Amino acid sequence: MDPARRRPSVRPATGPVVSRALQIFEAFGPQHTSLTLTDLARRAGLPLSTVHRLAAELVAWGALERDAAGRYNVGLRLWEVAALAPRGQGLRERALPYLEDLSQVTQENVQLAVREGSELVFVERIAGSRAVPVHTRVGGRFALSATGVGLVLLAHAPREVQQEILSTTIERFTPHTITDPQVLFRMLADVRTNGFAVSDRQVTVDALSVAAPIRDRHNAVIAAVSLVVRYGSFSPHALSPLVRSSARAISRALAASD
Amino acid sequence: MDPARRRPSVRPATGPVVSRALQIFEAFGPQHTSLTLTDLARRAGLPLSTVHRLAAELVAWGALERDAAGRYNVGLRLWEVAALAPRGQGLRERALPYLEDLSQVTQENVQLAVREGSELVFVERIAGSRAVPVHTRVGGRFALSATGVGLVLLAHAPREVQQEILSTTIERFTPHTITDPQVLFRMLADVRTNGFAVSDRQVTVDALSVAAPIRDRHNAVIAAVSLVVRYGSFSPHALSPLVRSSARAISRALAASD
DNA sequence: TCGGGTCTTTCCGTATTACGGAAACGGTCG
DNA sequence: CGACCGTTTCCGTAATACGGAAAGACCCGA
Repeated sequence: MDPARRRPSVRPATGPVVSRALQIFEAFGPQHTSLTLTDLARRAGLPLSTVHRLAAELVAWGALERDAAGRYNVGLRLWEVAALAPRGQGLRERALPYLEDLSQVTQENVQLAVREGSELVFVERIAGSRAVPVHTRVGGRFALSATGVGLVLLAHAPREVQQEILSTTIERFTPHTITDPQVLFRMLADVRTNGFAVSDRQVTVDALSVAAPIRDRHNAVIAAVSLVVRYGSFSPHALSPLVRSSARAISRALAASD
Repeated sequence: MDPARRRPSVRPATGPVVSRALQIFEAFGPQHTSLTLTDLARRAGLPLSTVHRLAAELVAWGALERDAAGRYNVGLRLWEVAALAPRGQGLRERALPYLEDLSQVTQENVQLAVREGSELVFVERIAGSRAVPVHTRVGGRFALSATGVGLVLLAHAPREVQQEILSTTIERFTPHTITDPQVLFRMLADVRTNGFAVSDRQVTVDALSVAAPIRDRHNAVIAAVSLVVRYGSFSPHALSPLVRSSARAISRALAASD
């Protein structure tokens, strides 16, 4: 009746509902595990009432949880289904015994990673008792171009991914980081022929890592293991047989377990 | 034009889109980590074309992945965000060192679990080298009424949850499983006063477990740890101080790490 | 106690996005 | 080659999602 009260058509919209719901997941991050509704909306780039509505559905199912203060957290139910991810928990569980052996024998840092697009995701990390501190987090991402595991994964990645990375400016972490695409390209070829990769102080000036590929039953590279040691404590040549044989053991275990 | 060709209104629909997408997640399970589109639809109880459409969106984001054969799997991206779940990976990571100590010292099975509704979810499990085989899976569910961790979680659960479980038929696993609500109710009171729970051959005839509560900074019970040993190898009284002190250490660690 | 600020929840008229049967497509096996 | 089983595409209809605005909660500091 009152034309001024008439709501004016309301309808920018943006895309499929599911994608908006997934944007909500993206709002969470290592530094942001607990968010207010307002933060959630801001970080997801969605209107407040939209997030309010969608988040309520996610909470009802258990994909999100609200704590005593009403803040939103990633829910246990989501964690449960994620535990079924073959490249996540699945891989982690099957590889773990071998990673532990590696850790026991060397007392150094052990890492397990897979490629996701043009980055890597750490699937497991065992911190050696008296090892160089490494700042990796399980579930965390990192560039493919610098670490041992990254070089292995990149060396066996599809052409497009290599191209993409070689044609963009390569991030530098230390003076030793290789940033020349030419040099990196040749290094990838070496990784393929040698069956292992060495990252010599490319991430931090005091660490060196040696990594080897893990393959599935069709011989495709699906993951990589590495040992990360203090620079100078071990030579790459001393470590590579160890890492390679562990990688092969894991590959075999994966092929065996259906 | 041709009335016979006119599509007949098509529109049962069922509910919010997001909930349908979440039903797709529910289709996955320990025995079903890799599913065809048809299986996915059948197990989710949704029409094929609906699942096809929604799954495509989930794949695009990375919540699901398709393998070489086109089968659907839980995606790494989902696992990444799930790694931010405070009651999942968050708890697991902080508790792990203490669980490992427990494992090292006893060489027995160690379990960490939280309550989700009227069941428990295992957040971590360390298999002792020469310990009784236990069939628990990280991310797996179990009844609250039988295990050590379950009794602890149930003893400190809200009234409604206790009522619900005590009023339903309690599942029996062995001749020693307590199924009498009266007895169980008294046992829960003991658990609260003693600060630990004992499950004496209630799940399998050869195993006994002793569990203690993990508390948050407000003293609320949020998880439980347990040692699972072969029946007869240890007395509960020998184990309870160990388990309780570990539980307290974990509680303290949680309170400290903001 | 009050006023201002911030965050959360509810409301509701509109139309965009989702729906899903059916038919075409594709691969595999005997 | 034909039958079978799973996947993908199509598209007319309408149910579900949209989101600005206003009302509620809550928390401080004065």
